[in-house]
Amino acid sequence: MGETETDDEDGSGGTETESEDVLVCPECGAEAVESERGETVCPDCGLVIEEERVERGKEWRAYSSEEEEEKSRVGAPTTQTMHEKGLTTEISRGDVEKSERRETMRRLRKWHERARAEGTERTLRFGLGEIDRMSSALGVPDGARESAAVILRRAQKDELLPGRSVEAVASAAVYAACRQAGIPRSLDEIADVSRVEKDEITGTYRYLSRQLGLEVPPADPVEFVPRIASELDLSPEVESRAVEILEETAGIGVGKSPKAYAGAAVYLAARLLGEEVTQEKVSDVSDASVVTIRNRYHDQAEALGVDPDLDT
DNA sequence: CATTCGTGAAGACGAAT
DNA sequence: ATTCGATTTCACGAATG
Repeated sequence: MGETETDDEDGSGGTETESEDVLVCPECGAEAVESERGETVCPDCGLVIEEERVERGKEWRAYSSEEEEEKSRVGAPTTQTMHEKGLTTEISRGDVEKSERRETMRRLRKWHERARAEGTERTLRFGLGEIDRMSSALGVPDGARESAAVILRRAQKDELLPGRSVEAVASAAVYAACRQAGIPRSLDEIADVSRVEKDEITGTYRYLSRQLGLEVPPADPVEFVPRIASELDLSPEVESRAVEILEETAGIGVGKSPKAYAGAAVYLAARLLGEEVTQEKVSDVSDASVVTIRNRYHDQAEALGVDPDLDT
């Protein structure tokens, strides 16, 4: 509901109707110009007349039918993909009359603005652009893209950028966002579209994930089961049996490759239920080698106390 | 004959100094 | 930034059905 059209039309001593385009500075009367970022500033005194309008762009969409993972989904209400949400600092006019001082004043203001704009905003803008570019190249959904933008913003706010290339941070942010969203897009593909080496991305990613304390839960093997099972044309019984296996052997899976673990469970479940599937096919669809599938599947069989060859 | 199994060397990853 | 421990992967040959 709320059409937030609360216009500031309250003409306090308002002269007459002001045109949409031309605004005059209430202090010095000069006509204001528009800066690069869409603000309207007085060219003489540097007063910001109209700040950048707040755009609440895309709404924040609920992610998926996920469990109570909502707590890690802390997004900002306004879209984070845009730079400069409207918080600016400007040097206001003191009372200076002499044109000499005024000129110094202007220069100072310019320097200040430039320093701020170029120091942080420009890199941020560039990083956001990189995030967008890589995201579309990889087909990353919007939710994860926004998460990446949030991560980049936080990194910049915490002054984590100095000494590090923005591209690396942007790449790491995309990677982290993908992992948080449970998207299989992994390091190699990101390194492909990024301009930095994979080593730097991983290093930056580690650094970020520690400094920012961003939680990347180790992928739950159960997540992979439906995809694997359906891609192998296995029955739903196998699928649910695989999930059972994963739950019962939850202890020994830590530290191992989750995908391989899921694949092994599917394979074991299929074998227990008498459905024919080769290890190689399982390894194909679960992105794990045959031998790893084999190892995990043996682990699970042993942990369950069943012998791999007993058919029901 | 196909599938599965076991092993050792090589690379990759994460943690710690 | 490098070193270390664990894990995964690859490549081979053997065993099993």
